[in-house]
Amino acid sequence: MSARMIKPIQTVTQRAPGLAKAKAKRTLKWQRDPEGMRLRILEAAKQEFSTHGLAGARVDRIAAKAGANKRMLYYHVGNKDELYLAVLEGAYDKIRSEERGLDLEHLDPPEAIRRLIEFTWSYFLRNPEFLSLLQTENLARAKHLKKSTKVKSMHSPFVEMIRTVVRRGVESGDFQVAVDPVQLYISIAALSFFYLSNSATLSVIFGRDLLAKDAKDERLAHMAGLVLAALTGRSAALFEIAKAPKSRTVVAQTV
Amino acid sequence: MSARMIKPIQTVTQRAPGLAKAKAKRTLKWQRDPEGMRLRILEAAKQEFSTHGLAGARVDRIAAKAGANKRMLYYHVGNKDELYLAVLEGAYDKIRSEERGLDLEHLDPPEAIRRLIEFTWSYFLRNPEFLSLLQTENLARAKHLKKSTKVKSMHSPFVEMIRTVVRRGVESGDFQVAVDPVQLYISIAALSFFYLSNSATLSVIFGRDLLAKDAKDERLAHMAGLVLAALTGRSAALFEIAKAPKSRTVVAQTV
DNA sequence: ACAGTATTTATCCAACGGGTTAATTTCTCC
DNA sequence: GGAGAAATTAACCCGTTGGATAAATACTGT
Repeated sequence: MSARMIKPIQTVTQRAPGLAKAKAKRTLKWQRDPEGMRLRILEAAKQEFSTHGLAGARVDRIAAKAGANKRMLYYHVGNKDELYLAVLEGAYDKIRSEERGLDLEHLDPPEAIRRLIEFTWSYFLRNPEFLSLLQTENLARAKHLKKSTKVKSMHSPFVEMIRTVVRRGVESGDFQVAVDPVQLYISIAALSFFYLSNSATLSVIFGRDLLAKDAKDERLAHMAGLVLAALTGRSAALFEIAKAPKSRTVVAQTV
Repeated sequence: MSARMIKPIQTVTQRAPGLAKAKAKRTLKWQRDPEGMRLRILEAAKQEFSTHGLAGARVDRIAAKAGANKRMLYYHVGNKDELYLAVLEGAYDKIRSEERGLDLEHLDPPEAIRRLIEFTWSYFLRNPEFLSLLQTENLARAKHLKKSTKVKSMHSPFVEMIRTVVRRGVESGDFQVAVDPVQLYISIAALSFFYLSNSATLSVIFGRDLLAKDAKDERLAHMAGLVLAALTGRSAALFEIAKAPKSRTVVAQTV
């Protein structure tokens, strides 16, 4: 998808009808494209791993989906586990990089938190494979992630970002408590993550489609209300907004 | 474990040394025990599925762990998927049954909510396989659960229980908002579930052991503070309680 | 234009894994 | 005490699967 499909020179069989096998010689059977190949493999692997889990993923299927020969996976990335780790690292890289662009520093603390919640929610919605990959990795007790050197480093800046927001909120009087940024982030992620990653079973259990448009809007409002109410101490006002039926537009409103 | 191990009459080879194969005839090779067998199979399957996921689980391993012949799984329960569903149903049955004993009706609304939070947290801590099973089922988009007739029914009473608590809380003035019970329950479950089910990756990422005793205490305090603060609107006071843990750096601090 | 290397394809295979078939053993009831 | 049913064991089947080996083809620099 991202990598332009160079290889498929399906024209191999496209031997002009009539001339038996004369000198149609200069029809390439395939083209080289290492980078593109690698990207296609990783993309295919991401899909496969996220839809089937680690053990359920099939190497052959990944190859097929990538339009590659199975051997290519081992040539360009490594065996199944290494492939999985590569995919996982890519996934973390992507979300953290987007988060970096949030620019929470320049926002009013409550607005910053709200923005973080909305971003997290929408990111998870837009990238369901990310959720699956994490679930799978946790099922494996993070055995792959532990081997990764890259991933460990890229999180402290993010935590500091949140810590600053909380500190500012407390100083300005917007927030009533100096909550631990890690706890706060985990909670924010949890509210979205669990709802989405477990939507299948929850929908069955509670007998309502949690992924319906209205349900999703409702959920976002609920989460924002919950967290902001806790931080600011103004439950009523904040939850009120959640109740607003259609006018989804109103996101925040100072009392 | 639960089923008394009847079968292992390993004495089969215990033929008294000396008498070739005379009439040591009356040494049983095995004993019948259908119910026990079934229980052992389900218990073994629960462990296997929760530690390896659906695709990663090995039927032979389950049989071995249950001290049974592989054939027994098919005889007493069914194929791999049916086995998985049986395990899942048992898991749901167990937690909902414990929840029924919570007796939230007779508690002060805030206390009831706190109790629900504490129960959920401790149940997840005590039954980590439950988390894995749910994760696995969600990875499979609840395809097994959808076939289950039993499970669907046993959840409405629980929702009603929460609904009542919320209503009482609003009427008494303890709670400032009449939050949707399903949303509330999902949030409460989410805060514990995500933290625990993703503790492996989160621990790596944030560089702290989230399962250490102190970390767990801190988490429980944080969750209770968050939810109750949001409902009652008294952030400061509630988060205060979180401060209790002696050593740990001050988690919450009134301004 | 060609030699050397990088990239890709074509096959193969041994172990595995879910499920089955058929024989054995235990138990129950008459 | 034995016949028929229930429970259990033993052995096998066969498609799948991760990975490997070897040959072919495309490029690159000289």
